Formats: sequence, C-alpha cells, structure tokens
Amino acid sequence: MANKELSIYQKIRNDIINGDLTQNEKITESKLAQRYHVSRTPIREAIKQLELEYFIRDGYIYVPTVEEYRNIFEMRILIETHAIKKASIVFTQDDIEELKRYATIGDDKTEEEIIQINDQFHQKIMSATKNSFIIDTYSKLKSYIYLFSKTVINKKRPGLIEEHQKIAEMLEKRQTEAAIELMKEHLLNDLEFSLYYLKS
Amino acid sequence: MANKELSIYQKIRNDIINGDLTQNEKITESKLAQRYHVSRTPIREAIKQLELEYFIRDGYIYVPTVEEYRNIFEMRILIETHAIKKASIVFTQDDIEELKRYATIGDDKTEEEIIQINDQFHQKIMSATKNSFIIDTYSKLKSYIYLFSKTVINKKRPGLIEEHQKIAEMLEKRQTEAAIELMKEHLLNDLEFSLYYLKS
DNA sequence: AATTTAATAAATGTATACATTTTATTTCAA
DNA sequence: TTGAAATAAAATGTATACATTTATTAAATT
Repeated sequence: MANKELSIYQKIRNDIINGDLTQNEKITESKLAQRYHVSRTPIREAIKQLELEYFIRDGYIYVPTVEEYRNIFEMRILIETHAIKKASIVFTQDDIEELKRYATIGDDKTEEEIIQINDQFHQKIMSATKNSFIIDTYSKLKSYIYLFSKTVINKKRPGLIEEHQKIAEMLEKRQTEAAIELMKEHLLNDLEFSLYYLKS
Repeated sequence: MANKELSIYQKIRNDIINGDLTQNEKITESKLAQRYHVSRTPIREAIKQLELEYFIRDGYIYVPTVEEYRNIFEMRILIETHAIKKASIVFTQDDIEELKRYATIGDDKTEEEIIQINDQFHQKIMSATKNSFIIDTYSKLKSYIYLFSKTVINKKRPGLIEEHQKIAEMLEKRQTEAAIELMKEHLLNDLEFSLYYLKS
C-alpha cells in the first residue's frame, strides 16, 4: 500500500481515524517518535498540524462529544452556506456543469475515489468565495470532513448523491435561498447519519 | 518596557506591526535566530504561529493588498454576525450589562487599555456562540484585529464607542436584524478607516 | 552571448544532546 | 492514614550538528 510515502502527519491521522491510537492515552512526543521511528522534531510538526485540525488537544487524542461534533458542523454550515450564497451569484453555466459532474458518480469507483469526488463538489462551491482566508478555514476542518465522508460513503447513506444534484440544480436556477437550505440540510444529514455510527 | 518577558512570537509580531521587519525581505529561520538571539527551534514555532495568523506566508512577511484586507474582514463579519444572532437570543440582561460596560470607556485609559476593552466587547459577543471551534477561528484573526484596533484607537476613529453602544442597545431590545446590520457596518467602518492609514 | 550543466552555497528537514519545567513518586511529620 | 515537602522521573523547550533539498553562482558548450 505504498505506506512509505505517507507523511508522519498522515500516518498519525490514519491511526487516529482507524482507532489504532486509542483515546484516553496520553500522547507524548517521545512515544510517537518511537512508534513511527523518527525523531521528536517531525513528530512535533505533525502534532501541531493535528492540533490545528482539532484531532489532538492538550496532549490527548481529542474525541469530540456529540455536542462538539455539532459545533464543528455549525461552523462548517456557516462557511458553506456563505459560499453557496456567493456561488449562486458568480457561478457561470460552465461552473454549474463542472459541479454537476462532481455530483454524478459511476458505480465503478472505489470508496476512496468517491470520497475525493464528493470533496471536489464541496471544494468547488468553496471556490466561489474567492477568499483564501475562508477557504483556508474550511481546510482546517478537512480531517473531520474526511472522517465523516468516510463514514457516509462506507455505510452508503441514502440520498447523498441526490442532495448534491439538487443543490446544483437550485444554483443553476439561481434560487439562492433554496440552495442554502438544501446545503444546510445536506450537511445536517451527513452529521446525524455519521453520529449514529460514530457514537458506537 | 519589560521586553524580556515577551515571547519570540510576540516580538516578531510587534516588529512586523511596527515595520521594523520590512516587507519584501526574505524571512529565514537563521536570520531571525540571530536577530533575536535564540536558536532556530523557537523561531520555527513562532513562524508557524504567525503563518497561522496570516502574518507570514511562504517565507515572506505577508502584507495583504486592499482586496485581501477586505477578505479578512469578510470572514470576520461572517463570524461576528453569526455570534450577534446567537447573542440576541441567549444573552441575559446581565450579559447585556457586561457588554455595556465594555462599551463605556473613561478618558483616563491608555491606548493599550482601550484596545483591551474593545477586544473584550467583541470577545463577549463571540462567547454567545458557545462554540470553541468558531471562537478559535476568530482568535486566529487576532493579530489583524489587533493591528486594526491599534490604528482605529490611535487615530481616534469617530463613532467607534457610539457604535458599540448602539449594538448593545439593539441586543437589549432583541432587534436581531438591526444588531446584525450595525455590527456589519461597525466592522466595515473599522476597515475603511484603517485602510486609509494602512495604505500609506 | 545564451543556455545548459556542474559546483557551491544556503536554506529547511531531521536527529540528538542538554536545560528547564512539569508531573509522579517517595519520604517523613502530624 | 493524610498531607506537605523532597526527590525522582519524564515530559517539553532549546541548542546544535548533520542530512537533504533548494537556490545561486560559476563554468562550459553551443
């Protein structure tokens, strides 16, 4: 699986997502350095990044409570509805076509590929802001977005693709408010569906 | 001036704000290490933090263009209007009273004290979100918020205090939409006023 | 002279030793 | 036993040496 090429950051993140690094265990630089056979220096960089993305906090793997997961999504909804508003103003028909392509997924695709395509859908909408600071903030949620996307795809959440298509349609018709509402619902559906599985 | 207690991060940030570290100059770890008489290790941490706050980018001091300053404020407005919406729902009269105190500034205060009190005003509103992720995102703008606040206070922007008071009033009357609009205007006024001085 | 290639220098990345601080453990007095 | 003080251990912070990558300069060929 070409694991050699993964950065330390990615390895640790994967191990957290897959539960190989257990919660409640104190994270120390030395322990991780041993585990991944590198010195403390690159471990530190990785921890910094993971703290930034709310995966590690105060030396522990951070497992959000349900309430905190809702907070993460409150933030995501705030950002993405803002982007939708912009998109409905600035997107050309070409942009809409591109978006629609990301909302159509052949059944020959692997799980990881579907995650990527769904990500492109949301990323495309974010691009409408033309605001690197906002896009950057969105990116800091990407570890959680990935975690949720993984769950949603793996457990085959019903309605997922259709919701993306509907959002694209409403943008095409310039029905801003409807598009905003659909996006909000879409994200909340992802949240509730995933919570059901993440709680266990 | 008890400069000894400032962290490297704060020293570098101050030097950027005061123009002692000039734009267009390539930032290298070694150079800064020499300048501040420490090793590269703590310099790296500081640079990381300043990159996070958009003060350094790609090895250079990042001086936003006017358009980019507007983008920073677009983000700030998005966050703070969201907070205002929440505040107008959840703030008790006690909260409002506290807010009003931050909107009243005696003329015995130093510039730095006024900056602090104004910050408390905005921070109090942010607290209404009860969302640590959103508050954290707001905090990442704090270096710029500080820079703008410094300008606005130092150049004595007219209307500043009155705007804070009006916002508190509208919250008290639970006039959500009006409060949102006032906050938006307030921030845009800060922006435009400061741009006038920062452009030179 | 211009453009590619080689050589050099300088930057960042990484490992490691040492310093300082924080946390855990032991010892002793009440 | 409980709790405070002393000690030990372990963690993070810092400095520094070395490795690797990237950028710069010099050389060489067309």
